[in-house]
Amino acid sequence: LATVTEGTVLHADLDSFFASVEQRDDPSLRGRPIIVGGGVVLAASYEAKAFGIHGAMGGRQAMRLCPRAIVVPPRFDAYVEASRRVFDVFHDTTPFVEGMSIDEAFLEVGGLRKLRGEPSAIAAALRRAVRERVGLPISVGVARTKHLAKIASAMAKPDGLLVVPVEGELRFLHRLPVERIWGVGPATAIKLHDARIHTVAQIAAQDVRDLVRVVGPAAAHHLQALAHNRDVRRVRTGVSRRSTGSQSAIGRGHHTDADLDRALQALVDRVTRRLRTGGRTGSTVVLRLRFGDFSRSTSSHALARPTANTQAVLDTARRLLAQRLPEIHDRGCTLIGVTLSGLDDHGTQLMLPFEATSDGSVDDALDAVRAKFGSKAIGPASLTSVRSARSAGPRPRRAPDH
DNA sequence: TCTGGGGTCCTAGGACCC
DNA sequence: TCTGGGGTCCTAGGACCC
Repeated sequence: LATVTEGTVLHADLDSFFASVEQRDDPSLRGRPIIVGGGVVLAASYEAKAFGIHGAMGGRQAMRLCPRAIVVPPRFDAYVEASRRVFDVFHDTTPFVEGMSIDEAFLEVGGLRKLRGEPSAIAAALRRAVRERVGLPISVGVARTKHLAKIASAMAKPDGLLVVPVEGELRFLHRLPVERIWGVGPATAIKLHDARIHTVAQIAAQDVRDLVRVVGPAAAHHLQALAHNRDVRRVRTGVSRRSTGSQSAIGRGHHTDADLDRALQALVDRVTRRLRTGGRTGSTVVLRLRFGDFSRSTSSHALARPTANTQAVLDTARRLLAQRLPEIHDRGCTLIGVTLSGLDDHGTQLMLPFEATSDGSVDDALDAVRAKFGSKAIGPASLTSVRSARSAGPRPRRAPDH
């Protein structure tokens, strides 16, 4: 029996994704410092990063650091298309792919040894395939846990591969500064530093009660588990979204009530359209505001019933906005956003049949679902919930519409 | 040219229920 | 009538991630 020295979790992360797509599509940009974005840096090429430029930095500051940087407006359609092709490569590698964002995913490759070799070999092949088929550099971390794989891919950048061998995990982990931990951002790092905690080893050595006083109970237990290399999170497929929203910056000038209402309408329209496309509904409307001093605030209202209906969401969003109007005019609002949370993913199952047979029986409705999705689309549990939803209270409305 | 747009999870108080 | 414990939902805010 061979000794297992490699974990089976891959974390694959495209390098400077937006900037790499631009350099791929325009050879004159290759080898040069480029910034994708404008007012704010969405992505910087490695040549630009060498000057200290990074994502989310203000455009003005970036140009001070590197006056000869080339600014490229973003082309989101190209990034979505490139991402789709990269995820095709992921899915050709293993069925167990958990997408984390447009440019990043975890892949579970355990059980593929006989078929495709050791995880490190699979990772190397994956990097070659992304380069050959999509033309983009991607870094991959290989480890036994998600946390270590995530850290490894970050340390492998740019365009690299890093394997954390199973027998070297603690040696690798304990040397790292606390900032490397997935979930430690600026605020937590400051709290830890104030408590004279700088390395992962120091978190591991800390009495958990002391750590609770520094960062709070949930973060303390989470950080200490990770510092002791306990990470039971598995690669999961088919995780559904819990909220969906849209926002837009509206500039610093004066905004009339009519301006604000137009912006609100556009946001609600975009969000509810996305919900309907996904066959989902939301149960809470959240209004987001940002003010001139960059402070943020939200107000929310739980709806009587989940919906994806534009008018229902707009009515609620308007009421929330009306309550904030004085503050908006006093403080100067620079961003407005609408989010639907409490997303319900039985939406498709429950609502399609009611649309199909709005006056029919429950059994007619179930037959309509089975005809569309196959005989196993509705099992005994959902049958019960459909029946009780139908018998209790007012009849559910038609499928969400405009 | 001050600072985009899309998400996740946790905390905490109050209302309400058993 | 008083007291206690346990739970969920709603709302607002904060931290973090890409």
